[in-house]
Amino acid sequence: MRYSRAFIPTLRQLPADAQAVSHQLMLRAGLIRQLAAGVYSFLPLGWRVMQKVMRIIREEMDRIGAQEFHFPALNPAEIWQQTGRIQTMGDVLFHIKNREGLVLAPTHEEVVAFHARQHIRSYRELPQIWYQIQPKFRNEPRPRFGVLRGRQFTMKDSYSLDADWEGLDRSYELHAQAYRRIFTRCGLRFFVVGASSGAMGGSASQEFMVESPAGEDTCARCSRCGYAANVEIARSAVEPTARLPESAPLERFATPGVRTIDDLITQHGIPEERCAKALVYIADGEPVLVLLRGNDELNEAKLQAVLGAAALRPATPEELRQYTGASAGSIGPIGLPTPMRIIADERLRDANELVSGANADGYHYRHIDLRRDCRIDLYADVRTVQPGEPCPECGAALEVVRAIEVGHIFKLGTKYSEALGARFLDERGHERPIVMGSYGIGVERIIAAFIEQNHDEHGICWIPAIAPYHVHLLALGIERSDAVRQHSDELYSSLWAAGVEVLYDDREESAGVKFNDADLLGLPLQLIVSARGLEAGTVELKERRSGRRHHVALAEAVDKVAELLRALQEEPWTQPAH
RNA sequence: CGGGGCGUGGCGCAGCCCGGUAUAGCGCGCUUGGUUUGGGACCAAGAGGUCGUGGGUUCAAAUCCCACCGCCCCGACCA
Repeated sequence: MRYSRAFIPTLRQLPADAQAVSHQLMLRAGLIRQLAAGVYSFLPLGWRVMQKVMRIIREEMDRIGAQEFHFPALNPAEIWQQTGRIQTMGDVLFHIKNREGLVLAPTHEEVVAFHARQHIRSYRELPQIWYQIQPKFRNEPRPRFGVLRGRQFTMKDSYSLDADWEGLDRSYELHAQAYRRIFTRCGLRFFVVGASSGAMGGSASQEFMVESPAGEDTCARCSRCGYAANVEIARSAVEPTARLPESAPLERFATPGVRTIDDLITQHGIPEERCAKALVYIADGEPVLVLLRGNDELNEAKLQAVLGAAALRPATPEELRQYTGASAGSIGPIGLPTPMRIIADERLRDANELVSGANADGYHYRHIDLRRDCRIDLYADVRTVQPGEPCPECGAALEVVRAIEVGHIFKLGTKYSEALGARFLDERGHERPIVMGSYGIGVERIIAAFIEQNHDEHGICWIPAIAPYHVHLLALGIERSDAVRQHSDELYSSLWAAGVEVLYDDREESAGVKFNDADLLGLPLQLIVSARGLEAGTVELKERRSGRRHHVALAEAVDKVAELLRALQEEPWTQPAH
């Protein structure tokens, strides 16, 4: 491509609305432009990157025997009603207004189960892996960080259909391997975490994470043994609350003005580990009391999973008063006027000598014995892991990092096949639901995550595998040197002939402008042709990432480019961290 | 959804609080001419704006008021 004819609108200034580095650079390098909140157009350069990433995905999916489909984004609402997700997805699902009964698909489990029901009859037709790369629509309440969280985005989604759980395990493992290869080939340093299945349902799931400050997920990770988990499910080996040998009689006492656990600690000298913090949540319309130790932080995702609730939210101040008779700060498990389920964090199991609210403003109870004084319906791990807590596997200190979720694999089970009637006959002639898995990759997120990890103050640093072009050919002073023009033109042709993708800066621009644009776009190699070099019979090769420069004879330039590209693709940092 | 901020040539901003400068400025970019030429050149002359939209107040609105639209940020854990 000749730069003089290319549509590559680079920006010198930082776009005001871009927060994340990847977002800024994608705008500045002319990869994308915003059309609306969370909706982006890919410009030619950005689309070339998308296509390269999608090609890698296709190759690796095909390698595990997956078959590519193309499912419609427009879906009949009926199949979404059959699985109940028209409710559980709520506002995230786009509904078509002027044609009742159509929605825009945010994912395709329903469609896959629909077609499986149409045609899969026998165990002999299983297993199957179906995939597609296609736009997804999600009415995100808050799109963010450019292409990292959009309302329309491109997803590689695949679905495995198996006759039994052992088959699902195999399909799942095939995907895990394919995903490792995909992200590795895309140059990402990633790690894999155990994750919550959330609204998808199912038994197990893992996320592929790229550490980045722009990430919206938080993960706990052990650097010693490799334990890693999304905080939504992460555990730690914090010490439990010790049960003291004696429980003194329950006693109500006045605590005027106490609003927080810290108030209890500072004003009444209660040790933090003897405080039981009570929260009220509304789970599918029913109030639930949650007890946590001291200043432990509730993890709503864990609580939701434990309750099996479709909807979970904190109670409003009005509901607090209605259900407990008190306001925040004076709530506790003793003497609740409204009967409700009480979930206590595992850390409080069978604890005694606790202090908690008395469900009357300005009063607390002390000497609470959870065995003696109240009925705990369930002990469960519902707290949020904090940095520095001991790893549940090996006891080393956990780190907690922000990360971008680039892929997620789920063992779904039979939720969708049962809802849509996707059944088959097994070897004995019994009808059984197909066992499904579902597996997603956010294509744009791969690109944004890559840029987050591979940039410097001048711009992006691509690797050959996903760079929009391999080589940036800079003809310096092309407008006043016939030699520069002629040799640059020849290099341009011979590089393409050698299978090298070249962006040829043939513009009549100053050297500085060309250098800066080249660094911003970040193609892995820059080939610099100048009158000065040609006098000595050489051209210059610059590796974008390292800044290494090579002066090579004009006649050897094409071979040297090919050699350097091979080396750049194989540098060790393209291997995953774990 | 709650809170905050912003909307002024292509981009980044000033002007608004406290209405009135007869042609709404600045930097970058763009056009033309000249000079320059290996890290975002210089000089000169130009082009380009319904001041988000609608309504209102006023002799007079980019500026004040109301509504709407759009975009960005924080939040939607700590009782």
